[in-house]
Amino acid sequence: MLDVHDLSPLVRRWSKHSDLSAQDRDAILALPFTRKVFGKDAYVVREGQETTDCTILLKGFAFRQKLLRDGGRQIISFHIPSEFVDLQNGLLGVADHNVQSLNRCEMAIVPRSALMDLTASNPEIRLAVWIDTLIDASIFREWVVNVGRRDSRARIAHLLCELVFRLKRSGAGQNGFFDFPLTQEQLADATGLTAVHTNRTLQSLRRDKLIKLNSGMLTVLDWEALCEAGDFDELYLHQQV
Amino acid sequence: MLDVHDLSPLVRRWSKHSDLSAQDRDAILALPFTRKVFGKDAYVVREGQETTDCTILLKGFAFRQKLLRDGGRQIISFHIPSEFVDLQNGLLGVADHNVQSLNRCEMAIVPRSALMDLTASNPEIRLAVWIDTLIDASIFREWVVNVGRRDSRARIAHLLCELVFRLKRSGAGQNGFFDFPLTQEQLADATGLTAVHTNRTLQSLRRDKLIKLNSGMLTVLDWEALCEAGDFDELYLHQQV
DNA sequence: CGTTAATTTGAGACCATTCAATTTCGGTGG
DNA sequence: CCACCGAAATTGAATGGTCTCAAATTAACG
Repeated sequence: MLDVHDLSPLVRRWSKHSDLSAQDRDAILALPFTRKVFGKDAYVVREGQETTDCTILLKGFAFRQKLLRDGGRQIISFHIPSEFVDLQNGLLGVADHNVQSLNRCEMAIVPRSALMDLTASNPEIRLAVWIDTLIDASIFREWVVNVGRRDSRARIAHLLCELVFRLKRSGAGQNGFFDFPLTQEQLADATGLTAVHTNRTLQSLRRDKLIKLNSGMLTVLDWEALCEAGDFDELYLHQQV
Repeated sequence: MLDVHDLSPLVRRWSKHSDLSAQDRDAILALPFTRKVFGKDAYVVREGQETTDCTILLKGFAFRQKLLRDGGRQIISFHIPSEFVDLQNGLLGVADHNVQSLNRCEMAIVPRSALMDLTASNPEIRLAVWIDTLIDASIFREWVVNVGRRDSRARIAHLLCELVFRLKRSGAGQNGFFDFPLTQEQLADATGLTAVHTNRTLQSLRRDKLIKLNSGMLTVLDWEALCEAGDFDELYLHQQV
């Protein structure tokens, strides 16, 4: 696939939940940004760091995480192209979590001031940005539930449901067949399990013919059963059309 | 304590992270609202419900929660007076979680339209509201970490640290002595543990002289040790002065 | 002062972890 | 194109933290 060189993915995504005029779209595309390519596992932002930019993922996968004193790691969210991976940190001024690339990524780095100016003068865009941060928050809430109250099988299934749902919505994949570069260790760190147990849990989902997962490709064999297994209800993603 | 009849708690809180002028304050106090009293365990908003208002907690404690298909409950956040308990739901239009009172509560119910008008015309206030939702999100992220990667002792300790920190900051309590009406079952539902195990964990914290907790009152006996036990770092609360 | 809610205690079962070893996969260089 | 290498995935067995189920005790409240 070709590299991405403008902010059109962002426009496309916001157009789904907000009513942007042609001028709005042009204004977004006119945002100043620096394009930057990250290798695998590179740090985009570090916890504690003062931030002056907001980062948009144009291509590749990324994730947010926090490290514990004892060395443990908790992944807090995954991100797919067209998403702001660092709006929350950017707006608050001091990063409260780490943002890392998962594979080779292309990012657009927008100065916070430029984004703030745009949202100050344009209510429609302001609302779109705000809604983005609110949907982020809703996803975090669901993750608290996932990690707090579901058993390993439901946790993994739920996470897969969420990612597949978002990938589908962004136009990625076809016939339930997706690029899925997450390692089992990353799945484990996102669900609060160990890599070993994640492995066994995935095997059980495969055995029951809910999914196929290998070589970085995920196939959903039985979407309904997967949702059932994961106690998945898409409401929290606020993507109803 | 006397009942609260205006939005001054909100003004007081926002003034801590935002630079509000006298006009800004007056504009906030001029927001139209309905005052409503809730008994213990009353539902303020239900998941799935369409929302037209934003609710501010004036007095008492409240919490957000989600119910699982299997009957389990996960508490997602606790709220103390002056906080928006329902800004996220209110802005998104459809509630993705339940909001419940914990004890007798007084709430101010502000029509979403009034809040949106105010933020549309006043950039300073808009930023204050936005920052509020972003700090909420940061707290959710930390809860994912708490529930996902810490053992029972650290989970409980961390939750206590967060609540004490926020209570202190809002001016409640003195000498590490706080009104603390949460039941062990609620603590359990917030940490992803069972009530039984929460009980044993609290006993261990008491035995080690970190806290005293009974009759709805919490005393912090050793703040540093409690933070240590809970792996607590206040950064995520974004309250640095 | 009775009644219900909340806390506490005990014992056994189980889900997930830990630790270690093995196999497979993906990429690289000869 | 195959040999090699490190990363990722897989397997096994033993341990352990937390849960479950029940019963007993204590606190809260009208």
